[in-house]
Amino acid sequence: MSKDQSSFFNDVYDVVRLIPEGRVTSYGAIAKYLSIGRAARMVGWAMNAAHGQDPPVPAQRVVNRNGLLTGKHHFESPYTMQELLESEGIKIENDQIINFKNHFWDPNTELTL
DNA sequence: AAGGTGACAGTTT
DNA sequence: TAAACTGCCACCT
Repeated sequence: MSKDQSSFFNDVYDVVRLIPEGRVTSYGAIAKYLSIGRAARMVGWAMNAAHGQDPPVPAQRVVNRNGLLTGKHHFESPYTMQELLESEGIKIENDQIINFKNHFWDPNTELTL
């Protein structure tokens, strides 16, 4: 990944960076916001390249629809994601966000419409 | 150029 | 009820 100016990746990063601190969202919500419909997989794929991005992308705030930290393994350390979220006031147990729905932040609802 | 991949989601068996 | 399958779309080899 050298010169990925792909609007898609950049767009995903932009949305993720808009996630307020202490909030989390799902891949599907981002996908829908990007008009890619159910291609939530692509969001995850985009996050795969989110490492080393500047400004940094709070990928820890992006989890699957179950509130499960599926991508924790992609961080520097499997515990990094959880620690970051806990640092923002989000409680996590067994890699799952507690009261996920309460912390859920939907770009379609919070940003647009 | 074609096929395979991927940090998901929704539907059906 | 839980488990399995398919659909999704862009990126990579």
